[in-house]
Amino acid sequence: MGFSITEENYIKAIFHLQQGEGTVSTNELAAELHTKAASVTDMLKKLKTKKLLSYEKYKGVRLSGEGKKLALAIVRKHRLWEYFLVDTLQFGWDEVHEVAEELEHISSKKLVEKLDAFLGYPKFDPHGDPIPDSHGKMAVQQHINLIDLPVNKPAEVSGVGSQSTELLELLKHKHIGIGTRLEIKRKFSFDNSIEIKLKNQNAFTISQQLAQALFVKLM
Amino acid sequence: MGFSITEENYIKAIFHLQQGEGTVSTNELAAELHTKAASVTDMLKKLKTKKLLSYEKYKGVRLSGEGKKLALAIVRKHRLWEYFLVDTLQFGWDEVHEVAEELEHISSKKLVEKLDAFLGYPKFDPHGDPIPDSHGKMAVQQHINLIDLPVNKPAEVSGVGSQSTELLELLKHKHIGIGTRLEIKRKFSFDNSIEIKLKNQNAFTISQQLAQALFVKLM
DNA sequence: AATTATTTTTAGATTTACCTAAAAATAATT
DNA sequence: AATTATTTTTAGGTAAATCTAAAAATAATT
Repeated sequence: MGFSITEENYIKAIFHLQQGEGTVSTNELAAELHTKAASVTDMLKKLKTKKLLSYEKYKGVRLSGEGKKLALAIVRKHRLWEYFLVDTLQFGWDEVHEVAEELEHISSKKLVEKLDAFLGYPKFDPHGDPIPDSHGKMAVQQHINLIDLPVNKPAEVSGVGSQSTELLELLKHKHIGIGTRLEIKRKFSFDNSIEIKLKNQNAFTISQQLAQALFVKLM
Repeated sequence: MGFSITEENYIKAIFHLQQGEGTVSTNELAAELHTKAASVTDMLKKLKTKKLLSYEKYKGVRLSGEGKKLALAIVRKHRLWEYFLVDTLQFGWDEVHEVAEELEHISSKKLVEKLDAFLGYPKFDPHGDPIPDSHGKMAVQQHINLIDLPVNKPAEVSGVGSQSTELLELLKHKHIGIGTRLEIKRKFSFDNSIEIKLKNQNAFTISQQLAQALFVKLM
C-alpha cells in the first residue's frame, strides 16, 4: 500500500524540480538526489508501473495526479514537522531541515492530522514556505525576491531560496533570519550587489547571489 | 556511523527477550521479529562484527555494553514518543504503539533531548513502562502482577504485559486502562480466574490469561 | 548534413535483508 | 548409549536500490 522512503524521495525531488509545470530530466534528478543517471532510469520505470508519473524514454518525467497528491502529502508533513520543531521544541529555524527529512516519512495519517491541529493549523513553515492543508491546497504568499525589492521600501524577510547549510551559515553570520526587517539603500549595477540596512543597524552590502536567495514581503 | 532500522529492531528484540540477563536463542528472535531462523543467523553474524553483541554458533546471543546502550536509546525514544502522542496529541493510550515503532528510529539526538525537556522529563510512558533517561537509567516501578495481588487490596492498573491489539481490544471492552482502580474479590483455583471489582462498578470475573497481562501498584 | 558532444538507457555487478532446502549440531527420548 | 526430534547453520537464490562501463538516442556544432 505504502511507498518506500526512496520512492518518496524521488517523488518529492520531481515535484520540486517540476515547479508548477514542465518536465524533469534524468540528469537533473540524479544531481538532486546525489545518485547516478542509471539509477534514476531504473527507478523511473518502477514508479511508472505504480502510476505515480508519466515517463517515456529520453523524454523526461512529470508527476501524475496520484504522484502530485503523494508529493503534497510529503511536503505537508515536512513543513508541519519543521513548524513543530521550531515552534514547540525551540529549535533554531536553520537547524530543522535534516530532522524534518526523516520525520516526513512517518506514515500515520492520524499523526499528521493531530499534529496539524495541535499546532493550530499553521499556513507557513519557519522558512516562509506554505504548508499544504489536508486536501493539498496551500496559501499563496506574495513573496518577492529581495533583488526585486524597490529602494527604501521597508520589508520583512519571509523565506529563503535554499536549505543549504552554506547559505544558512552566511545568514547566521549576517544576523539575517525569517522576520528580519530591512530595506534596500542602494543597488550597484557593476556586480548587482545591493546595500541593505537592517532595522536599527548600519548598512552593509550583500552579493547578488545572496540577495537572490532571500525572499521578502512588503510591509 | 548509525545503524539501519532493521539492525535497530534486532537489537531492541534481543534486549526485550533478554530481560535482565540470560541468553536469547535464534528461534525466539525469529518468532519475535516474524522472520526465519536463517535470516536471524545472518544478521547475528553481522551485528557481531559491529560489536553490538556476543554470539557463538549454537550458543545464542547476548548484547554487549554497546548493544545495551543502543537498545536503551531506542527504548527511550519509543517511550518518549508514546508519551508525546498521548499527552500532547491526545491519542488513546492503546493506539500509539505502531506509530512509536516508526518514530523510535528517527536519529537526531538533539530532537530526543528537546522532546524530553518539552514533556517535562516523564519517568513512565502511557503503558506504565519506565522511560530511560539520557544516560540509560530508568526508575523502578513496583509493578506487581494482578494475579499476585491479595484479595481485597485496593490497587491501580499501572501497566500491561503486551502491546497486542487483541489485548488492548479486550481491555477497552472491559473498560480497564492505565489508572483504573480495582480490587480482587475472589480467586477461583479451578481455572485460576479471578473476580475483580472496578471502583464504583459491579464485580465480574476475568481469565487467568488476562490477569497475567495486567500489572498494578498497591495504593 | 555530418560530426562531435551530451544525455539517457541497457547490461551486468554489488549490497542488504530476506527466503527455502539441505546439512550439521544440540537436545530429548527411548 | 543410540536413536529420534529439534534447533541452528550453511548454501544458494531473490528483490530493492545502487553502481560502472558500454551502447543507443538526442542535442549541439562545425
